[in-house]
Amino acid sequence: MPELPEVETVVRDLRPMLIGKRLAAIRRSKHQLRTKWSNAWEPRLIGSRIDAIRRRGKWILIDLQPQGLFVVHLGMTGQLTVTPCATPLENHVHLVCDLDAGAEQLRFRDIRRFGSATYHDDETAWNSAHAEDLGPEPFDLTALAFRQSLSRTDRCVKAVLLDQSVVAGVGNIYADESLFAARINPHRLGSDLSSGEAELIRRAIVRVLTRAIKYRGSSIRNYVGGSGLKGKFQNEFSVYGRTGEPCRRCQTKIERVRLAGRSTHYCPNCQKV
DNA sequence: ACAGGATCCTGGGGGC
DNA sequence: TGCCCCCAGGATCCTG
Repeated sequence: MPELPEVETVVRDLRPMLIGKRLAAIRRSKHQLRTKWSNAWEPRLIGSRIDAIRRRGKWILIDLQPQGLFVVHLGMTGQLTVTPCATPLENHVHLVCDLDAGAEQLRFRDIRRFGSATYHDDETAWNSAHAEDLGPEPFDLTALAFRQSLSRTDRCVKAVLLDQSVVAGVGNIYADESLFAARINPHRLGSDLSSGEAELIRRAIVRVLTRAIKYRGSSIRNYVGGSGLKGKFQNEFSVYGRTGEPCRRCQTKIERVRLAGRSTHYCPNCQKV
């Protein structure tokens, strides 16, 4: 579910509620998340103080004092919120951290359990736990690097945008929305795009993501921000989820195809092959 | 080496 | 109402 704008919204929401708080106690559901929980983490986590909370791609990084990194990925249906302890526990809550000096707790709810929560001694340890390196943030991606990533692959451009090692944080919604904004057909092969077209796409990604963050992300099913509030960008979609509806630019019906294993939405007139 | 498909889960919606 | 099938914002492992 959550792509860069949603994760960024969660992080911004949580920051004022979490910074300086101490993790007092941790409780877990009987289910494992995508990554197996280690009991050895608990003495590290309990008693530590939250120093900072930041986003890297779709990952949420919580820096701890005196040391350590608590890393959360929301997967498809993850919700990371600060909630009053008095609020009854929702179903599918897999992790609860009591926060001292307050009547609130950090809750991780994840219906499909594709998300993960892990502890690492430092950022280096977290980095090395990943097989593939995360690519640059979209806002730091240079025209040259992006052009090269496209030119040396035979995958379609939609697949390239979903590749987290090319650019971190873009998912299915914002890949489709960015390609529409750039007026590039998602079937086009990376190696077939000109540098001018690559630059149109890169700028469209930055523009679309920036706008989506302003709207607090997109809530289609399960996504909520760090305080439980939904996003509003789903009302602004040009193509995602608009199959059969008229293109906002030319009235042509939006089409849906399957690309790179994901449903892909585009306007066949605005985004010609 | 690389591209594509299957897989991990639960729940909602449509068709019958 | 119920059942069955398909679909869903992601990452990773396996195969050809």
